[in-house]
Amino acid sequence: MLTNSPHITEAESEVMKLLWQKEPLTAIEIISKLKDQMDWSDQTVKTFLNRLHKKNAIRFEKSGRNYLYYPLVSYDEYVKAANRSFLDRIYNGAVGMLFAKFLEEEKLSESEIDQLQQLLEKKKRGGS
Amino acid sequence: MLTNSPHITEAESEVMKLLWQKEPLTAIEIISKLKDQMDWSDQTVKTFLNRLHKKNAIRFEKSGRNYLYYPLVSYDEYVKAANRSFLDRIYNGAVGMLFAKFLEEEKLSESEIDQLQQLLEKKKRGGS
DNA sequence: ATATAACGTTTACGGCCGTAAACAATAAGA
DNA sequence: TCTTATTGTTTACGGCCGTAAACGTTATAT
Repeated sequence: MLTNSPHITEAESEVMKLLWQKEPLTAIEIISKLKDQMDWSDQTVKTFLNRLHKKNAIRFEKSGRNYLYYPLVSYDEYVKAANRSFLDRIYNGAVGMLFAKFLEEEKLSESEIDQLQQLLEKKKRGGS
Repeated sequence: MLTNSPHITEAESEVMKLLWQKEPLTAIEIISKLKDQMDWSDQTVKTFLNRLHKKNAIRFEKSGRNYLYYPLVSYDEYVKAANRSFLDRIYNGAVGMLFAKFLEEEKLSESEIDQLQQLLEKKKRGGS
């Protein structure tokens, strides 16, 4: 298992999010979608594609005049890496603390709470 | 209530952590403690003190030849800001998702789980 | 064959960050 | 009063990040 996902910056993650939704995408698709959402110039997006490629977060293959882009880093890897780094950075690795703080600060709906309780119950038994 | 805590970088947070433990501290204290833990030169620490001061995260007052440093941003504010920004950045604000992911990835001890369950129960009743 | 469109690559640039040297001010001690 | 230690301020510099222009390459359409 690859344990070292490359660092994906916030701007770059906007590109990745598209690829996680649908894969592969062509450059035009990526560029035009991002131009809507993010108001970035074509060149900006190209830079991100290039950087993501250099750090092995995506790959592309040519098919005719179209290039098809694929993610090499999965959404799960990305979130996992972000989680770990945040947990270490802010909570020194103490998950319990993190939960406590978020519970203290954020509003949770009744049903969200129920869901969490179920997760915890499951965790108590065989939970990995 | 101040809702805009300034952005404190990781290196700067090492200075803040000391001040959150004990307040006030003199520059020598800060510098020497950090020289142990972080292997930073005096000048580096001074830069951080300066930047933190400029962004109103700390203040200092002179007493004789000593300067006493005080935090202006509390640990709670810092964590809160970090939480929000992480939650928005990675989970688009969805706390439920965040919890689910962390539960999925991190090992929790039996007692940690119990604690969380109690917190959730409390939350279900009057918990704001 | 040639122009053009679609795409990748190189270069740039200001801002923030980690790291630190050099400079300035001032209070305490000699 | 003059030196020195203590502390603050200014400047610097390379790296990453967001933003983008300019340049190069190649496949299709004419």
